[in-house]
Amino acid sequence: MTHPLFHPDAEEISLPAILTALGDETRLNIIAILARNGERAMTCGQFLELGSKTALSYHVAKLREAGVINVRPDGTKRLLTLRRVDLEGRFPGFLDSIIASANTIPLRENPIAANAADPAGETEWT
Amino acid sequence: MTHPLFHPDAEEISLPAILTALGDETRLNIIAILARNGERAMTCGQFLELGSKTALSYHVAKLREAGVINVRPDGTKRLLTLRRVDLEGRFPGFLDSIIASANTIPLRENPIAANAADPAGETEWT
DNA sequence: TCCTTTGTTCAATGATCCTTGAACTATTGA
DNA sequence: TCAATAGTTCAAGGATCATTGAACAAAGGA
Repeated sequence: MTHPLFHPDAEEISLPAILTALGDETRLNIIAILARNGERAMTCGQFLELGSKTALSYHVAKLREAGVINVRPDGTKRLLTLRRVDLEGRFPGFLDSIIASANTIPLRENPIAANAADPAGETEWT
Repeated sequence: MTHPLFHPDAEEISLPAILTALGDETRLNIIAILARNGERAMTCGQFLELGSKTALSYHVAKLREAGVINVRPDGTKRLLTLRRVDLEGRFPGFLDSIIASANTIPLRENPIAANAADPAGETEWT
């Protein structure tokens, strides 16, 4: 690995950058689903209903570079997690209000939300 | 007046639209200053340090169309106010978290913030 | 080793964004 | 009526954005 994936330091996360990153339906769906999934990491492949492989790669990079998510290589996969602590420290209450609001989006605009909710947390992702 | 200024109904305000509207330094400054100004309305002209007349007109329209601010004609002026109640009803906690965070932006990125703060509320706007 | 899985990179395309200056409208006050 | 004030509209420009398909790379399993 010549260079690890870039992540801004917590104190460098900028509000306009975060707002821009989240001002897109696909990316908003990604973080809403990540949030519903609790602390469990998810892979890019679990979001394929939201777009093509290439498009997801693009949007995930946007979220990562803005400081919204952390991306950690794991074999051929990438494990995505929300940067909850960093975001709460920098912009208190912001992420929670976004997530609460995003969860009110109708399911037909949010196709895999039902799967992501998965209260038992025992879904076998393929 | 052939058509009054368009404002989305409160229940039509969309989260991605708001996030996109606020994902711009100029527009974020506008709402931060509006917020610091309390309930008092402000005119476009009071934001001229943030950009040209044309640019301000553009950004104010974006904020209005997204449902972030209300714009009311008053003579040759436009009176701008935050749609606090509508936003709080639709996305609880969101606006407050944005405003609190935006107020931490250094003043050199936020040139007229010192004026807008104006605790006595007695500034003579020219 | 070969194949599969998972995701990235690249170039191309069309769409949208932000800024600018010039011209314009509408309202107010002298 | 005339001029000043406040803001809008328009067309043009360059910049950035989101999507696509093809090619690529890296890791793991058979």
